[in-house]
Amino acid sequence: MAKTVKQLLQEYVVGASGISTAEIIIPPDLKLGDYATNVAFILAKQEGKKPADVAGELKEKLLGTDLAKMADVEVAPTGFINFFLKTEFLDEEIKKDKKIDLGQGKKVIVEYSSPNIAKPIHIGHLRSTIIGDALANVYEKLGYEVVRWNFIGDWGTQFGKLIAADKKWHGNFSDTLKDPIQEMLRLYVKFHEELKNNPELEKEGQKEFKKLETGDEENLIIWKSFRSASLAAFRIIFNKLGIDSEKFVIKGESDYEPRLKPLIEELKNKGLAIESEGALIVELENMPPALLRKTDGATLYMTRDIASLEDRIQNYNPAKILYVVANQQALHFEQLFAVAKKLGWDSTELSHVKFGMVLGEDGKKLATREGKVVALQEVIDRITSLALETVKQKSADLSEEDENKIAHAVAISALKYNDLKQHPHTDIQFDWKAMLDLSGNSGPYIQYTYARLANILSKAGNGPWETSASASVDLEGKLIERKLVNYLDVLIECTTPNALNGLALYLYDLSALANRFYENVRVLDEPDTEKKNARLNLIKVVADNLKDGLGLLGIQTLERI
RNA sequence: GCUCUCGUAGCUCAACGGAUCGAGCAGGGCUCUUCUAAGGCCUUGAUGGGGGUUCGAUUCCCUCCGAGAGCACCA
Repeated sequence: MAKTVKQLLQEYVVGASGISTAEIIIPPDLKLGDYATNVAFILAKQEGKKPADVAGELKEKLLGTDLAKMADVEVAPTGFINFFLKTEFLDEEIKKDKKIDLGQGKKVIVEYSSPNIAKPIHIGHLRSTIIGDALANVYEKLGYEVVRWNFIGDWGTQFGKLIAADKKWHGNFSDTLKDPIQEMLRLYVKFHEELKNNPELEKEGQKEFKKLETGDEENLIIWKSFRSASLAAFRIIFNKLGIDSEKFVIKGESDYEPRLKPLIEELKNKGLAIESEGALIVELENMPPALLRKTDGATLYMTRDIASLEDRIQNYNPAKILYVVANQQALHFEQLFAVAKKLGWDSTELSHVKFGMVLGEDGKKLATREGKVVALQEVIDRITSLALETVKQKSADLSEEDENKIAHAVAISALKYNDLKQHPHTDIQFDWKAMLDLSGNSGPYIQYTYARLANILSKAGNGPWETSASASVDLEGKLIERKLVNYLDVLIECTTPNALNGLALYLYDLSALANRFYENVRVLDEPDTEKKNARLNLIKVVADNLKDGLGLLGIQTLERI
């Protein structure tokens, strides 16, 4: 495989400096160069000289190599050595197929979304779904074989509560099935309200779950109906979010029920599981123990997650498993990973991709407001109708069908980008006004840029357009070229902290450059065919790049907006 | 009380230990006979306090102040 510019530069710098840890970095300002190295600082320290002097000597050495063919080298007074890639080299680099094989077909399981049937699906699941899906896309792009794992919470005491509530207040579970998500939500809320006055309800819930666990026929039927109705409802939501639910490997916690007893036996035999205060636990260093079985004999989420991990490792043998789950569960995963280590399951790298809560405009938790839960469906509907108003206002001459199509794409784009542009580990403020502000650093801004570029391209007949090798683009174009070269690095960097804000920012920067480009440089009216074609080709690359990047974030591009 | 995540502009967010701490929104001022003004240009404005390590600290270490999350029978 062809080496990237960065890798080549690194080899030259390592060769000239003798420092194997030499790094190539991207300067903060394009004016400083396309790439830079700070290796002079390391050398200066070793030799007791000034960084700028060492950098000067290093530059001479570097110019004695083939590096001079691909870049101009300059030393900054600060001691950085900057590389300005030559235009033809930039051209070559941006035309390279960006699909690289970093993953080499290694398997990665990305667990995300993971709604819970017995608990309301709320806005927190949205973050997991958006982040997880985009992360899975990026890994796939980088050559990994990705398994999209949706671990449905369909078992546990919560379900007993739901059944108890249904029996108590609906009497006939088919009422619930008419609008499963809404009705289950209502039951959940009502159950917890009533619980305050009537603590006996807790026991009823436990009793119903126990019955379910031991195979009570009535409860089993209710459970099965709720489960399949919920899954169908989830599919509709995924569809609205532009997520292909066919790609999911859907597993429920219930699937592991038969596996729990033998697993517990195994843990006991290995001396890992011990009795404590009537419960069965695994003791861990520097953290509270992991609970496998309650005093009443029922298993827990931890037990089922261990069983699921065993399944994933045995049947998929993945190089990595990413759990895209909220911050609140950090301890759970630390415990899970510690248990896995004790079991000797160390062939797979486990990581918890944490994300913060969704807060309301007041900076307070949005998930529950006055005991009521913000349903995901409502969020999607509200943002779509707000987007429709904007579309009608901004683009008057559209058919109703196009208006709806664009409004939907813009709404989902605003929603997803608003989340992904931010580093996942912090809480996210859910500000309707800011999200629907379609200007500035937003998904719709990037979609707008794409649509403008696509419009120019379609008027020019969609190319390709012939240019000679000497045809150079303008200064504005040069800035864009330098940006484009970084795409691959940006994608790779998304996988080290498992965060996508770098990609989002890249797409925004590229869009801003593109907007300035067609603001300052006319394309279609350019009389010089050479120049015109060079500009068209550049625009084509940018448009393709935006489409590709937005696609990874799960955002649709539109030819007209 | 212990553990974890944080504290950057009026607000929401960026910044592998690197260059003059970047954006968007809000505020002020320009810009549509010209490929979509959901655009472009100019402008005001910030690292919670105190130590330390380093050639260099928003980033690493210590401490104080402040916010959030978690801490065995929920998931």
